[in-house]
Amino acid sequence: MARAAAAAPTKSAKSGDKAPRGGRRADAVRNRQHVLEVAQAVFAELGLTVPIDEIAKRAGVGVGTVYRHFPTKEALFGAILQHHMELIADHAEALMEKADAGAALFELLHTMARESHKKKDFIHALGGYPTGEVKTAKKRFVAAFDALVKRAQRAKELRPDVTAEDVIMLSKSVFSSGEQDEATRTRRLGVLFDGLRATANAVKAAKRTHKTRSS
Amino acid sequence: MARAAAAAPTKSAKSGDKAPRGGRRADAVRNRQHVLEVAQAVFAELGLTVPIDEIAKRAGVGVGTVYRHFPTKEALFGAILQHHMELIADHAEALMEKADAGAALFELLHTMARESHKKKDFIHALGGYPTGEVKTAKKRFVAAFDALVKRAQRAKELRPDVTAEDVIMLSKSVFSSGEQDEATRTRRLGVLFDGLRATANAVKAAKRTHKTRSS
DNA sequence: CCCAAATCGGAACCTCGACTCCGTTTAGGA
DNA sequence: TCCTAAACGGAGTCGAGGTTCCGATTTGGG
Repeated sequence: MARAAAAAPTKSAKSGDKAPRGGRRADAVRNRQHVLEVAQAVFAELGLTVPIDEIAKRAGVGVGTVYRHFPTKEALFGAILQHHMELIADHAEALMEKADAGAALFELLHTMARESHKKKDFIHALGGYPTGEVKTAKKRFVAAFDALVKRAQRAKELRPDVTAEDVIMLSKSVFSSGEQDEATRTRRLGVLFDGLRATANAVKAAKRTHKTRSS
Repeated sequence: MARAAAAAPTKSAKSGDKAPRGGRRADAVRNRQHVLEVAQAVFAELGLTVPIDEIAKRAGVGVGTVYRHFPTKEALFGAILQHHMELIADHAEALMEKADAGAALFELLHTMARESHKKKDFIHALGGYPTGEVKTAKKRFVAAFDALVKRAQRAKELRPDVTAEDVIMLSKSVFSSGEQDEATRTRRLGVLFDGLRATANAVKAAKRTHKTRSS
């Protein structure tokens, strides 16, 4: 059977609320959601090599159920990825409102570092993953991120010679690096940010090129 | 599957006619070396998920041969890793001779970035891999690297608040990041180096004694 | 040239994990 | 309450890849 029916007022809402429910049975919807949540946690904890059986067991359902909701393991992982991707994309877009261009970009990176610390799948999402659904979400994120980067450069808060991809790639190291405490993460991001800021170095780098003929 | 004879437990020179000569036959030695080289190339090209069969095929030998020389796939990979580890360790140790402490460290990182660009197993070696043989080599490298870092900090060429591990972790992003052209790699390392230099806050200013006068 | 030990080759074996199939259970409308 | 389609569980299928086994082949000393 489906998971415990946790006293949900299913009945009351039976009338006119069939919004996006293509005739799905209530418990099926609930199960799908639950599997998704458990899978996210499990993937984050053991990496995406965990057997589907493990996820099914932890979710308290049979493998068959998992597969009915998600055709393949990759589809399951993709669904999670997509969700995360959308969250950051939202965040990134929201940050375009923020006045301080530099702070906006760095805040986003900080958040991503903190998040991915627990959800290592973020990394995969950033790396290649052109799979349908995810692709769209990723594209949205990339566009937003790119805008943040360009804006920060325009505001002279970020080196003019780096690309959005450079920023992401360089940050990845801080995102991944196993488990690290807040302090370590902050310290590393600090190093990175200093390198990325136009203030301290890019300008000087330019000057340096002047007074010292390129080796 | 009843065996007839043959299964005689290694009688180690039962007939005192065989002179003790390391025991290895010339062709066996040749094969081992060849497998090692091919394996290195294949791992670098396809990653360590390639089937042993593929390596055997490309080396022109049977899987049995591969397994006689290397008990497990991991052992094979480990042998390669160990070799690489030793090479960088050598390089790192040699760089302690170099006068400019900062340049020495950055040169090592540059080399590593260039190398790992083609040999993605480097990354694995840097990440956890406490497997016997490799462990020793890794330890040697870490010690040498650590010395370089400390020396650079003493010379005020590197931020005093970063650890050797920070440096390695941060560099990893440049090491991995798929295939990238020389320019991209250099650009990213540049950002990183600027962040790593003591500069950023204030301690810096005009302390830069140019290096890069090699050869 | 001869022979036994050392090697070799690669089919067979085994484990593991993704995915399928189908009998059983449950939701929920009449 | 009753009935049927929807959903479920989980044993079973299938393929992939690591490792083993053993007859065939080679090497190298006598």
